[in-house]
Amino acid sequence: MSEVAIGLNAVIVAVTEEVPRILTVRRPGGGTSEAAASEEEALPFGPLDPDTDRTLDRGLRRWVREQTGLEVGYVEQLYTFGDRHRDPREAGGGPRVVSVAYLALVHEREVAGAGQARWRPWYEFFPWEDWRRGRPAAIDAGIVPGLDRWVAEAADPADPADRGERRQRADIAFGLGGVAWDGERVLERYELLYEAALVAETWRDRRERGVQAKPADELASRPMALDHRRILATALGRLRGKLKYRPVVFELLPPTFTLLQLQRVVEALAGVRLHKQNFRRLVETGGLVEGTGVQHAETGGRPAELFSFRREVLRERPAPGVGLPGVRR
Amino acid sequence: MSEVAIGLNAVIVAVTEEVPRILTVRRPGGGTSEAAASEEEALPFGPLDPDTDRTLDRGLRRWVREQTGLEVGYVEQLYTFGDRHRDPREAGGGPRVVSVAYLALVHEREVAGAGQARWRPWYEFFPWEDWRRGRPAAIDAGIVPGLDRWVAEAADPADPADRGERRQRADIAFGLGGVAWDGERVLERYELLYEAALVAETWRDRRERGVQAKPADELASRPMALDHRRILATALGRLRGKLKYRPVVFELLPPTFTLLQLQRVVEALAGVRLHKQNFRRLVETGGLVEGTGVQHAETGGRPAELFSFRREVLRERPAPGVGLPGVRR
DNA sequence: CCTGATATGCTCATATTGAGCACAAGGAGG
DNA sequence: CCTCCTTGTGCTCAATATGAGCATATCAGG
Repeated sequence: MSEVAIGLNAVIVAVTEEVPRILTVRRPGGGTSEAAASEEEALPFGPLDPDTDRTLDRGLRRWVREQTGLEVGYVEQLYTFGDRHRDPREAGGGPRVVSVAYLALVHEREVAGAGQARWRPWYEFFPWEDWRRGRPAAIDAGIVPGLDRWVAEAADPADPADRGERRQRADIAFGLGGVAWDGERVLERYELLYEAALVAETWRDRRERGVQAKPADELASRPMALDHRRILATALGRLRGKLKYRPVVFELLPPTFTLLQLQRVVEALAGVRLHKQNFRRLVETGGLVEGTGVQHAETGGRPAELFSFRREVLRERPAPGVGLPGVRR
Repeated sequence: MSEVAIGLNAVIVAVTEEVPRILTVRRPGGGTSEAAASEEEALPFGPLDPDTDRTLDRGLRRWVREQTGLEVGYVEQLYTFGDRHRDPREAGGGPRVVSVAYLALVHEREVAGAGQARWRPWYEFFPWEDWRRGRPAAIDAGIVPGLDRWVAEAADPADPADRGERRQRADIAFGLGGVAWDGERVLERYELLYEAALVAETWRDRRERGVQAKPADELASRPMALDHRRILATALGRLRGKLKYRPVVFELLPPTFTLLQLQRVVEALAGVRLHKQNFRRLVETGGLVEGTGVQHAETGGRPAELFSFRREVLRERPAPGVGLPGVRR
C-alpha cells in the first residue's frame, strides 16, 4: 500500500428545459507554468474524511451538501482515475492524486442556487454529442478534417497498417465510412480527439510537460481543468447506457410528468430524437409508468395526462430501462 | 485530500473444463481478535507504486506478473471499495484502506502454475449462482428458509410495510414469489445474504466489532477475507452483464474453438444452459465468429468446425455481445 | 370555425426470438 | 457391416418485438 492522496469528484446532473446541465466550479488553473494563471472550469471536488465518512458515497454527499447546499438523490460510482500526472502539481513534488468519480442526479426543481458553483449545458463541453437537431456541425467542420490529418500523420507513412488502424478507430468512434454512430462511445470519442490533438487539453498538457507546441486550431468546445472532461465523458457514456436498462431517468424528473416531458429528458441525455408513438408504447407496455388521471394543460395543444413512475416495475422485469425506440431520421 | 492507503485487488478469471475459476491467495486471517489466527482465502492484492506505475492498471499488471507469473490480457476496472473498517486493522490505528478492484481474464491454456496462488472454482463461493444443472439446491435448502426468518424478524413485526420491504427485496434478488431470476443481480444477492446473516462473513465481522454473536447456521459456501467475496460478486455480475454486449468471452478462449466450446464458456459464466441451435444462429449471424475450415475431432460425435473470433465485428455493430438466446428450461 | 399545437389510438410490414424437427457424420460394440 | 449414441448443422414456424405511419382528439387563438 502506498501513500497517495485520494479525492472524490462529482458529476452532478440535472435536465432543465430539455438541456442536460452539469455543475461546475472555478479552479485556480493550470500547474507549474507561469502564464497559466487563468482560471479553469472544473468538476466539484471534495476530500474523503477518513475518520468520519463511513463510506465513499456518504463522503460525497456530505461535501456536496456543504459546498453547494444540494441534496443529491441518486448517486453512482463511475470510475477511479489514477494516471500519473493527472494533476500537474504532482510534478512539483505533490503526492500522487487518485480520484474516485461519481455520477449524481438531481431533480429539475432543485436546481436553483448552488453557492459558488454554476450550471453549464453539458453539450457545451461536447458539441459533437448532441444529434437532436441533426448531425452536429462540429463533426464535418472540425473533427473529420482533423482526424483525417491525424490518420495521415501515422507513425510510418509507408506502413498502411498503421494508418489503417487509426482510420478504423476514427470510423468506429465517430460513425464515419459507413459505421453507425453509437451514442455510448462518448469516452472513446473524447480520447480520440485528445490523441489527435483536437481539444484544448492536449496542448495544455503538452505545455505542462515542457513540450513546445503550436496551439493549433482546436474544436470550439469548452475545455476543463485536469482530466475532468474525460470524467465528464465517462459520465455521459455511462448514463446513456444505463438509461436503457435501469429506470434512472425518473431521478431527473418531478414526481409526475407528461409522457412528452419524459421523452424530452431521455432525448436530451441520449442526444437523439425519438419516435413519439413508439416511445409511448414502450414505456406503457413496459409498465414503467402509470397514469394519474390528472390532466396537464400547459402544453400548448391537447392537454396531456400526468404520469408517475411505477416502482413495482423493478419487481416484475429484470432490466426495466426506457430504451430508445426508433431513433428518428 | 486525505491520507489513506490505496491498493489494487484483482479478480483473475479463467474457464477450464466448463468451470469458471478465480485465483486466490492465503492471508494471515482476521484482525484483532485472538482466536482468529486461522488463515483466510483472499483475492490477490498488490500496492500501487506511485513513482513507477504510470496508470493503475499498469500497476496491476506489474504486481500480478511479479506475484504469479501470469500475463493478464483483458483488464477492466470494477469498482472502488472504501467503506470504513473494510480492513479490521483500521480499528487498531491502521490507515483507512481504499481498494480499487479489477477484473482480469486469462486464456484457458495459461492457467498452469501461478506461484503461491491457487485456482478455485468460482461457484464454490457462490453455489446459488450456478443454474446449469437446474435450480441450485442451496436455494431451497438454506436460503429460502433463512430469508423467511429475516423477513419475519423485521424491525417492527406489527408494521407490515417493514416486512413487505424485506419480502420484496428477497423476492427480487432470488427470483421468489413469481419474480424471474436475473443472473446479473449477483451483488444484490450476496449483500442480502450478508444482511440476513446467512454467510460466514456476517458473523466474523460482528465478532470483530465485539458483538456477541451466535455462529448460526451459514450456507455451505466458502467465505473469504475482508470484503473480498463482495468484490467477487461485483465481478461476476459485471462479467455476466458485459458478455451480452461486448465480445469478452473470447479473452477466455484459445484462438480457435468449436461453437460448443464457446457456448460452454458462456454458459459457465452466465450460470445457465442455452439452446444450442439458437446460440449458433446468434453468433454466426451476428458476425462474431468465422469458420476456419479446419475440423476438430475430439468431440465424441461428428467432428465440429473450428471457428475464430472476427475482430472486424467491432467495426460493424455497436454492441456485439454474445447474448443469451433462449435460456433452456 | 379555421389553423396550429400536442395527445393518443391503431395498423401493418419487417425483424428478432424461442422451440423444435430432421438429418449428417463421427465412434463403440455387437 | 449394422445399430446405437453422440455431437454438429440446416431449416421451419409461431410468437413477439420493432420501425414507420395514418388518423383522430382536444386544447388555444385569431
